[in-house]
Amino acid sequence: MAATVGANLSALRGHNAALVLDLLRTAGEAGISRLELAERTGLTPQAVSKITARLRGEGLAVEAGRRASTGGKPRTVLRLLAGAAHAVGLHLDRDELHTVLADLSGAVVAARRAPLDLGAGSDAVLAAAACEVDALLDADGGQRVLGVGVAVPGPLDHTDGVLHRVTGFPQWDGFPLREALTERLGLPVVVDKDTNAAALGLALEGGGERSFAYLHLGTGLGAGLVLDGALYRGARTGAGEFGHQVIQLDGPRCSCGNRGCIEALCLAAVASGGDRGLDEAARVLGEGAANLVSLLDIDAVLLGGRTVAAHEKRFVRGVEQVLAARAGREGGGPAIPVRAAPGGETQAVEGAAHMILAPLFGREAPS
Amino acid sequence: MAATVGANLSALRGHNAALVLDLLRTAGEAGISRLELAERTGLTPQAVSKITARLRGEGLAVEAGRRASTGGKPRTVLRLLAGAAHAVGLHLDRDELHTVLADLSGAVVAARRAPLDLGAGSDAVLAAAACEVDALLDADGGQRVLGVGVAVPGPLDHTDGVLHRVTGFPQWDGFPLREALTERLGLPVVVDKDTNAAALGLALEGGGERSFAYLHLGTGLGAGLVLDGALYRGARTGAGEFGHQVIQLDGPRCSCGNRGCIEALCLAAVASGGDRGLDEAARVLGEGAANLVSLLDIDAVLLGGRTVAAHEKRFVRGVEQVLAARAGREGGGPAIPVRAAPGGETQAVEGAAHMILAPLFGREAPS
DNA sequence: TCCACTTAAGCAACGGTGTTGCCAAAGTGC
DNA sequence: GCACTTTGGCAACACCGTTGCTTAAGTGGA
Repeated sequence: MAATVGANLSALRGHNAALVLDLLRTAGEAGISRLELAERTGLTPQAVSKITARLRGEGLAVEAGRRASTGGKPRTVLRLLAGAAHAVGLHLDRDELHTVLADLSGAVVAARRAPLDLGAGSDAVLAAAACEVDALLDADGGQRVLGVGVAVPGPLDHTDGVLHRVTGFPQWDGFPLREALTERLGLPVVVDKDTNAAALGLALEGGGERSFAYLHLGTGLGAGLVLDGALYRGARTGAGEFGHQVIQLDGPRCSCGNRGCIEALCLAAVASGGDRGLDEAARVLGEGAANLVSLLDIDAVLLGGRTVAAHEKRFVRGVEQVLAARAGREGGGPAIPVRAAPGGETQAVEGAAHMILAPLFGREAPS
Repeated sequence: MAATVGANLSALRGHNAALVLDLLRTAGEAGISRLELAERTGLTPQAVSKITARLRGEGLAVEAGRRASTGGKPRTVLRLLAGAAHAVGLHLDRDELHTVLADLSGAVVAARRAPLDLGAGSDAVLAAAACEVDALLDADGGQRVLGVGVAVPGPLDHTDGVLHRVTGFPQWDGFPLREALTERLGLPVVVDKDTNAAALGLALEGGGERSFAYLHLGTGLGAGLVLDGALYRGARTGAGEFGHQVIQLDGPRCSCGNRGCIEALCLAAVASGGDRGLDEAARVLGEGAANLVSLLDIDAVLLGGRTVAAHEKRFVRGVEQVLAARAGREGGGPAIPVRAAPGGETQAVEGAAHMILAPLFGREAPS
């Protein structure tokens, strides 16, 4: 429930149902018993029984076996019926278009991939996207589809789904992507930055950290922030502009006009070639990550993107070293973990599907 | 209601009551009618009537006059009964000890101030603090006091109220300040960093921005972050470590061991003297603020602390210039406002009192 | 094999929430 | 003075989680 909004009984029910559904999702194949749900939620066992009965009635949950007895009646295991509904994830990248169909658990049921020219104009891109989505849904017929989550590179407004200046593609400025796709597909559409989508996906699947930063180093450098378990978008969906953090006052000029941007320094180091260049890029990235860690006091740093993927261990180790050194100096306990984000290139598409699924589990306000 | 916790009817009632109470508080002397409350909360007018009746029964709200009629029965204005309860704010600074008694609206009813040597040992400091609090409460006898909020300089753990390495006063490391003060004062105690307390106070009193950063430049440089209307503390109460953000790779060494910390650069520029030094300090601060703004997409930057207070306009203008230049280059619309935080030196004490009041208004999880 | 015991989960009654339908109160304006 | 508008309370209601109790389904010792 949003902070400034009154809650009535149906909001109460929805909140608790979403909470239980999220625990079912997290439990996955292993399932979870009613009493565990009660302990985790703080609700009474009887309330959990009623809630799960409703969910079973709606076809969202099923009983699936029992646990071993601990001296009495064994606990009945409940599981999410992952196939009850699906969501489409769509990633419009600069040169490629990925689509996935994910079930309620977030598992990918079907995936497609096609070349794309993001500069080819909105009609062509929309047509290609609609074509791919239709093909995806036709192949797996008759599913209940909740909506389409769309991940795009540039800055945009998540609330109304209007693109701002997508780097290198000025023709998209001000384009109402959400509206156009909603009309074309006949399904609810949610739009967000690719780094935000990826971060959301990692938050829902991931290692369980409540707060982390996902740093994406590819053709550019961006970030997605998950704070206190929720994707942090900022006042105008602009949060996560990590690449143009100035990390060297009066440093070399970046394409954005600033001097000493971390993106410019990092990419220049990579371009300089060799292991020396990569190590320097990792060090620069590490200093930026360390700034972020100390400012936001997060639990983990996840690295992704093509450039990182090509030299995974090197980047992880390089960033780790900087974090360890600074944690030691600043005295704030042990350094937090650095990992390569799992999933590689598919992280953004899967996260896009999660943008549709997340509200069901109370992980995000629907919009 | 916390995100991972089930909600029952009493939680529902508490949530709605807090919401209404917060709107009453925000309305201040002007008051607010039942129908306005209904519109703002999304609750039905009848629900608001019941809730306000409860609040009036508890002595927290009163009817106070009527609005002009718009053709029918005029609206009855409700007001928060600010004197129904009070909270104590306590600021332990390096060389001074401030205390205030604030009413429910956050208004300061009484204030005291005494010299302090934070290095004099825990017994002496605790005794001084207890003495001041007692004097404060005696002077204004028989109030209902909800608790004591304490603001201290160093890093600490807000949840258990244990201090970590307070800069320059190693004898406080690991001291359980919350526990000790609770026992000594016989009142609920909450402890937090002074910058966090100040930021919380600004969030509750302030200009209405949902997200902002409070940057405090005094003997050191720190920050308090308010994101989406709530104080952001991070995973281990460490958020807001702004001073040791590295902003110049391989720059001059800072006392913390890092190189190119914004605090070191900023203070060195101030120390170099003259207007040139101040302008350079403001520019460095501005670059750090701009990093923060683009990373977190906040609505405003507020400046405070002794050094800023001494040259207020100069710092505001300097930071403003950097933000405007970078906003122009990065193309993210107009630059966000920069202001000197109102209240000056008393911001932290007042904020400390707000740490006790905030939970009543649903602005923060009680701890 | 039986029976005492333990643990899980459902049934029924309950208290309390916000909601709905209706009506009284308190103004305005012709 | 009367029709109309708007506000706010009263009473009945639907529905939420809670409580007290019962039934289901196991374990383990005699």
